[in-house]
Amino acid sequence: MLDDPTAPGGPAPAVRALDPWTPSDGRMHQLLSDDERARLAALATVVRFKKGEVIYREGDPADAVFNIITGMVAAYRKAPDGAEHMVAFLVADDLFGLSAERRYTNSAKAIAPLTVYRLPVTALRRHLMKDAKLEFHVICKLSQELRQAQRHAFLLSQRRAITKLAMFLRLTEQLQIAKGEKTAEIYLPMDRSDISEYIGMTLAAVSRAFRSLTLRGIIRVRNRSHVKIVDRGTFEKLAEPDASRR
Amino acid sequence: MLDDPTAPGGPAPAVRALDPWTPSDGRMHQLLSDDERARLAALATVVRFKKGEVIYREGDPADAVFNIITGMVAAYRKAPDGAEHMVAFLVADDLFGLSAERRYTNSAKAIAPLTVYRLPVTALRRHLMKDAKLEFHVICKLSQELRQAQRHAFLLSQRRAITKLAMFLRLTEQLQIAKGEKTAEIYLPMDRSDISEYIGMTLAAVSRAFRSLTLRGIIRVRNRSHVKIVDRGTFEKLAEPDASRR
DNA sequence: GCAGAAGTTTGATCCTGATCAAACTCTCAG
DNA sequence: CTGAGAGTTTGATCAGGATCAAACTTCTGC
Repeated sequence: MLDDPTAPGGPAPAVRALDPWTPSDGRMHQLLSDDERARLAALATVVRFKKGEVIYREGDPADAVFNIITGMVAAYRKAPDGAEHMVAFLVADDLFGLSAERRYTNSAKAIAPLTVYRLPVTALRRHLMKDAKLEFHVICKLSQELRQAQRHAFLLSQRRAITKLAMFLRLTEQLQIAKGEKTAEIYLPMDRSDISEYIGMTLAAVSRAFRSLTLRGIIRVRNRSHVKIVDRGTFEKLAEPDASRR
Repeated sequence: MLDDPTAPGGPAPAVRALDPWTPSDGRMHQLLSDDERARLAALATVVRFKKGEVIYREGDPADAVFNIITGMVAAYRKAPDGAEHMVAFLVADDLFGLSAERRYTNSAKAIAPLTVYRLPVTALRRHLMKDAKLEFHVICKLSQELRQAQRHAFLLSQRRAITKLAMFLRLTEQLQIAKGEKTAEIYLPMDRSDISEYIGMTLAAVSRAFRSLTLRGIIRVRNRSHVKIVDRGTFEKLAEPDASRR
C-alpha cells in the first residue's frame, strides 16, 4: 500500500540539488519546503513501473513531468537502426520528462523497479507561474542536470576505454556520495549494456575494461552491480582525461 | 559608442528559446517582454571581449552571469594535460556563466569579437526571486540548453568521423535556422581545432572528414568558415547515427 | 608586399576498440 | 533440480582514427 504522499517530510515530491549560488559542503539538500512539497503532492499521482518498462517514448505528447521516489530511470534516444544511446541515469529526487513543443525529446524506461510522482504539465505550469520560490528550485535542479550532461559529454570525448569506464565509475560514486548514500562500494543497478550505451562503447569493450581494471588490482567486482575501488591513487589517475594525449 | 541598453526592442538583455510546453513553428522567440528587458538592463553592464580573450576560468568565483549581444563564445573544460574540451558554442541571446557553489564549472572564451551583458548574480538572484515570469523564461532557456547538451553527447557517442562531422554541421545549421538567419550556407566562426575539440576527434581527423565529404560531392567548402550542403539526401543519411553499426 | 605566425592539410605508421562469433554464468520458472 | 533465456565474458581479426611529423595556406602587423 502507498504511503500518504502528503505526510510532511515523508514521501512527497522531492527535489534535491545544490543552489548554484550558495556555497555548501557539497552535499545536496532537499530544495522544497514541506508545504511546497505538500502542494505539489496535491497535483501529483503516484505511479509504479516494473523493471524494463517504458515510461514514455520520444515524440510522445509530453503531458507530464516525473519526480522519482525510488528506483532508477534511464533516459535514452533510439537510433533508426535500433541502437539506444543512454542520455542520463536518474535516481530518487530527480526530475525528468522535459520536452520541446509538447513532445518528449527522449525516451525513458525503468531500469529498476520504479515509483514516481507524475505531475501533469498544465497543473504544474500554472503552479510554477505563481510560486517564484518553487521556480527557483527548478532552476537549481536544471542547472545541475545541465552540468551533469556536460560531464557526460566530457566522458564521451575521451578516447581510451579504461578512462571512460573509470570516469563513469567516479561520476556514479560522486552522485551516490552527494546523495548521502554509503560509499564503501559503488552500486551499479544498470546492466553492462546500459553502461556501454552510456559511455559510448560496445558491450564487449566494457567487459574488457572491467577485467583490465580488475587484473591491475584497481577495482574489485563483488558481483554484477557492486564494485569497490581498491587502489584509489591509480584509479584517480586513470579517471583523469586521457593521460596519453600529447 | 554603446547603444542605449534601455531602449525598448533595442539591445537590452534578450533570451531566445522555445517554451517547452507550448507548440510553435519551431522558430525561437524572444522570451522577455520589453519591460523585463529594461529592468534587466538596469542591472547589467555591457562588456566587450576581443576574439580569443578568456571571459572566466573554471574555478573562478562566479559573480556574474552573461547574456550575449553579438559574437560567439566557447565554453570548455581544460584537462590537466592542457587539452581543451568544448562543451558548448554560444551565440546571441544565449545565457552562460552557470555555476556550482559560487564557482564557474567551465571556462569561457570569445571565439569571435564579443559583446555581452554582464549580470551580477546577487542582483540577478534578488530579481529572479521576485519575478515568476522571468524565472519561467530562465527555465525555458535552461531546458533548451540541456537538450542541446544531450544532443552533443549523442553526437560524441558516434563512432565514425564522418557521421560526427555531419551531425555537427546539421546541429549548427539547425541552430542558425532556429535563430532565423539565412540558411543557404552554414557559417562556422570557430576554427577547425575548436570543432575537433567539440566533436571529440583530432584536428587531422576533422580535416580528413571535411575532405571526404567534399570529394564525395556532399558539401562544398567556400572558405574556412562557409560550407554549403550540395547533396542533401546523402548528407542527411550520413548525419544519421552510425549506419554501419549492427 | 613581406615575414612570421597561426591555422590547416596531407602522409605513413601504429594501436585500440569494433566486429563477429562462440562459450560461459547467472537467474528464475516450473 | 533442471533447463531456457538473458546477460556476460572471451577470443581472433580487422578497420578507422590517433599519432607524429612535414608541407602547405591564410592571416597579421609592419
